[in-house]
Amino acid sequence: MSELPKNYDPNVVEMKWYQRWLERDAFHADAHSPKPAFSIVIPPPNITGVLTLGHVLNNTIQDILARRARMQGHEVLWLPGMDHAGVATQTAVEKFLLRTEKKRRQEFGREEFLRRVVEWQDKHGGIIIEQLKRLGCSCDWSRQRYTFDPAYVRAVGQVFVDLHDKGLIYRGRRMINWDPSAQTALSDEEVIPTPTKSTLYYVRYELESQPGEFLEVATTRPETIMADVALAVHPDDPRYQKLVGQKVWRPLARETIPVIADTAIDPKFGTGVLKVTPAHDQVDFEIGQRHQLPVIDVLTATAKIDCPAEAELHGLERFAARAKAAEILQERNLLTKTEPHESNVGFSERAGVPIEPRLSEQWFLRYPKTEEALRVVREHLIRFFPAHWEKVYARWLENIRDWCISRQVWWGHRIPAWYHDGETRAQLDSPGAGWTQDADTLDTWFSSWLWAYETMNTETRAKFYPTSVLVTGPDIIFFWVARMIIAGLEFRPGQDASAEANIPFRDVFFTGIIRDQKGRKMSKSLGNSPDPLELMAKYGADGLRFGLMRIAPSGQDIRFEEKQIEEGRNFATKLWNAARFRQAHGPSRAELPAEESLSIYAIELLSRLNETIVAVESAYCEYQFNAVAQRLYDFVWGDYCDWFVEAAKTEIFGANESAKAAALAVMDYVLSAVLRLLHPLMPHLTEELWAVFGFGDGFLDFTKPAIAHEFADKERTNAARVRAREIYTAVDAGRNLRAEARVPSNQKAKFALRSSQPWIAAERETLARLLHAESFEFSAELQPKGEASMIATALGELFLLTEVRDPAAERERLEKEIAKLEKDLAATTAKLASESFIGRAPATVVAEFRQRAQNFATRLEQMRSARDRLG
RNA sequence: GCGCGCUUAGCUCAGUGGUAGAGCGCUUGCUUCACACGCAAGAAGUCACAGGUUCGAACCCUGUAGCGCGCACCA
Repeated sequence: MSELPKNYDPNVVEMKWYQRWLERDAFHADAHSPKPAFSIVIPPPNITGVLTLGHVLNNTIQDILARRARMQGHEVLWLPGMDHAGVATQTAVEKFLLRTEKKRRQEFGREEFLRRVVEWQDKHGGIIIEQLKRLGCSCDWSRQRYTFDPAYVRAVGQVFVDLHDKGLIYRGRRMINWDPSAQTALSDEEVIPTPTKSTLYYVRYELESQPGEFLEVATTRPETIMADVALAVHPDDPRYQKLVGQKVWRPLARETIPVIADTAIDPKFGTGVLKVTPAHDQVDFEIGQRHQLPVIDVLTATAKIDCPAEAELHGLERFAARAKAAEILQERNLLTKTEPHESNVGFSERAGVPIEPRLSEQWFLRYPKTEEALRVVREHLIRFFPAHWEKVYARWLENIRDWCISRQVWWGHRIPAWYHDGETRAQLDSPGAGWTQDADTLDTWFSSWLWAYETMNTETRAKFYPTSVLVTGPDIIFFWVARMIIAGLEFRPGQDASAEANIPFRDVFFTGIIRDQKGRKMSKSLGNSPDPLELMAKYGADGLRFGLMRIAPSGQDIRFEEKQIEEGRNFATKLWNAARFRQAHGPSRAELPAEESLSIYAIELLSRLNETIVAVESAYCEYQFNAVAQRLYDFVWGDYCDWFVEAAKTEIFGANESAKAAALAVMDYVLSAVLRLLHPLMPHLTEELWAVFGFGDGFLDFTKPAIAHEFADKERTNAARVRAREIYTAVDAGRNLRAEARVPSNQKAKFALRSSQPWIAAERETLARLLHAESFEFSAELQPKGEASMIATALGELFLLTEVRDPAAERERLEKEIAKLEKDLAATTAKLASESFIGRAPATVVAEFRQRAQNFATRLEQMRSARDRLG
């Protein structure tokens, strides 16, 4: 056994063990193993991604689950991989090329640009995989997948073809969300409604039949007036009823347009008159359809005005055009007023620019299996943690709309649709000469939704699908979770046709979202996201993991403070030092000694360990990782280090060899349990200590978990526990006396205990040690000489004997204590006197209160007599 | 507008019917034979507010307010 250095160096230890795990292929999943299966597919990070705290949280949880499952005897597959992330990657590489070569993607051309993206990907991509290894993730790296693996690409294409053949995928000219920056269509989910300050312009439209009379319209978008094809009012609006059917002059690109009536108009908004611009607004488009109105498009793909009829606006960028349009209207005396206005504007999730509703030819998916998808969650074939996400999920599915799946970006899965002479075919390979393939690619999520099973082959699928649990952020519940469920149910990759066999996962754990101290989301642009690698360098991967787990309440967002990671590091050091202390006292054997030779402190410790094991177990079942971490922290730091080890020093430094051996054996037994319990959270440190102590052969991942110890003699155990706790509370009381009497910590004090309980005699030495006492008198008829402060304990009356006493201060202290006891006693007595309580409360509760009253009374009497002795 | 969540010590948060808890911070005392990334003690709370249920409510129910999130609307 090598001696542990005084300072724990996580960096060296963590690298060493990760290397060994890899060398021994410890994370490899065997599809033919007879063990029960446990599987997780990683939420694939973007190929351009670098590790964020969100990833750390997410992947630490997955690693904990994977390692715990291995310990429990499961064959574990944790399948890693990456996502090509269409728009995100294309944008990142475009920026890179613009910076390095000053060229845009259009200047390269499609083929050359894609070659450059691959080049970039091979050089800079996948950094995050190495970072996950640094964190200690136990993924089966031999099975790493990429959404651009050839087989995966083919599978995605095949799914398109199948859904097309089923009539679920169709092509249509419809209103979509257009990102003028990335120049692509987006799905509804990729649009972030953002409250935005704008201006409401009141514009006059002159009536054709009554020159000089106007209809006033409130609009935020005067730059689209040229695309107006009608004005609309509510059919029941008395102000405008007689105008319906008349015509007005459109003030820009002057033409006459009709006034129509439609119930979609809200008479209370603005003037109650809406300008109908079917090409640039979803609602307007629908109104246009209802009234067979034409569509006039005045915006280009880059959101510039395309309207030669208004020369001053033609070619202007949309926001410049808005200001210019207002100016022109002003000049023409058609702008009555403007007022500030706030409304939600849709912003592109990726590019962060306002999206433009746009009429365009795109591919859409009519979602299949929505009913089944609702049912499997409602009936808990798939369980959500926390459960309240079920409602969010259900709401989305119940109001589901067709999914726009085509994207006008180059980096993505090419749509397998072919055109020739007005004919369209959906198939993977070209139907032949003269056929041209659709230029568009598929939404990245159209490939991600197959991730749960297309990452597996026939063998792994037979063993590991459906996966056991998915760990992800709630922000992608629609993007990914819901769609994966639909894909599983539709494509049935399972072993039979049942829903149980085809759902992609059984549990879904939604993590919280990590925020900064001000409650803001971590983001690159805000620069408020700490670098996890720096945190690991400072505090170790285990410290980071543990610190984060301890503050990550399930279902709640997480307010991040570096201090909390520091605590994780401190805890690692604490465990390290506890191990060092044990190591200093000879070789270990983690075998529990005979029950009869256990001290009361050992029995209390082992009982607390049992409770901890049970609590940790049930916390895991509910995915309460913060509770797991907190329970283990409290047990190791409080129960083990603060109380047991300090108490056991009596035996460890004592002359009784068998008592010493028993105490050390208990330490070994508990340390061995603690290492196993902590292993999923802090894999490196525990592996190191496990090896150093020689507690077992092989890696902790494959070691049986700690289980609760069954005491043979329950009565003796309970009695011992009561005694140990009475000692501990008496020590607390005695330390309080010391502090009250201002005895410095480094000074030993004289204590005395008046008690008629003879068993205490055997614990005198430990009591003295814990109280840092130079002497500890004990007898039933003890009468302290001189002045002494006293406190009533369950053991008896505990005295602190000192030379210098301040009787006034002591008296004050006693009075305070007496007052509190009187209050407590009065409250308890009153409660016991209340008939409703005695009649209605359970007998055990009543008994508890009786006992409590008794204790208060006894102590009160003791305190009063102490006060009286003071004079 | 609809839905979900949150409101507990200065800060960050646990606590789901029986006398309010932790870590950090603060105050005090300590380099005591594992650990100053530590040890010991202490101060500090109308558990957002108002009703209700109950012998008993931080906890269950109803409502209110504030904050956050999602969906819908958004001329």
